[in-house]
Amino acid sequence: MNKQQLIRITSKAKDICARSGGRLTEKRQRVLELLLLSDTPLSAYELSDAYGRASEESMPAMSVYRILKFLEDEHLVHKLNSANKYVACAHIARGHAHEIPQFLICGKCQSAKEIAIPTSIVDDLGKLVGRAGYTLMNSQLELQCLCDSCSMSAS
Amino acid sequence: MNKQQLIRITSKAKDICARSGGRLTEKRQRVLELLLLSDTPLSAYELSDAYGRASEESMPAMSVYRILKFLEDEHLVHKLNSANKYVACAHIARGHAHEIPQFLICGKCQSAKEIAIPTSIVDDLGKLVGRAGYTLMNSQLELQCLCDSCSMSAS
DNA sequence: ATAGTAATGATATGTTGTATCATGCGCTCC
DNA sequence: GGAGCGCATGATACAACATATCATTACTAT
Repeated sequence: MNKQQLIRITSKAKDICARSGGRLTEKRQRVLELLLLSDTPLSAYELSDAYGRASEESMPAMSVYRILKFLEDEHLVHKLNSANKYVACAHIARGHAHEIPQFLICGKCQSAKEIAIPTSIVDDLGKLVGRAGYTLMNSQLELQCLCDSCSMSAS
Repeated sequence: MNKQQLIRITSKAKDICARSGGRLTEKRQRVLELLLLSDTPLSAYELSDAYGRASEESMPAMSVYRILKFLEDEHLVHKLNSANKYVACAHIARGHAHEIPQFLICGKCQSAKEIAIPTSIVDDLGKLVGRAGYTLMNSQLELQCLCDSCSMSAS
């Protein structure tokens, strides 16, 4: 992620917030940037630390949680429940379809990749769930994987 | 779950442990029973409380975690990462195939149902993951749903 | 300028989970 | 049957993740 991209994305993010009546304040923007720039998902406390390191000014964990909640509500950030960590949404720049996000998480380097799952698979899942007496509401899948670069490097 | 079933399942569980060199001690068995008898997944601390209520004798949370780890290693219990709670495996009584468990979790009553996902869907997912540059290691899906009885009762 | 609302700070506390060292309990081997 | 061994549990401390609540600051609109 270069500076150019970062500017483009945060500008887009500002639009998204404005459209819903929210405001991407400077602190919120910085938290989002920290996530955009990170190679791996970060916990709220890691974000608090990173914020302090990046800006000579600290942000209490409480504020980080509040900001994360705001960013999640705006669909700019997702929470990985299996790791209690947060990632920037991968689709802010382009239209930003509000699909349910799906993640591939590398068990070795902890990188997380947000992917789209074809409607067909989701439909199949939905039918299966229906036969079991449930209705699918919302399924963020978090698949434990190994990424190719980790799988090539020494085991 | 009636008493008869409970006895049958715990007896089977004992076999499973024995086969792997472990021992289903009385405390371990009681924790497993608490999960088998519960309508909903329970947290470690809820189990600690329930244990105290059920037996005049308390079990520290630390021990609950240790016991849960043992039971998970024996595939007698699964952890729901999205809720940080634990459920008894639904397949102890019958052959107990060590498949990766999948769960439907009702967002209203919190009930969790363990289901089998057809190989075809898993294969499709695996291919998708492969195309994204990852290898699927292990995927316990936790699908957020609404169960039929909740969906029928007042919204 | 002022009142109202949104955002953040500060502090406390709740919940989930791990580390570590001590104690107890059952087993085997002689 | 007692000595030694390993597994199971107890006890205590603390780390990591998260929320509740009330005070303060900053923005916004009239």
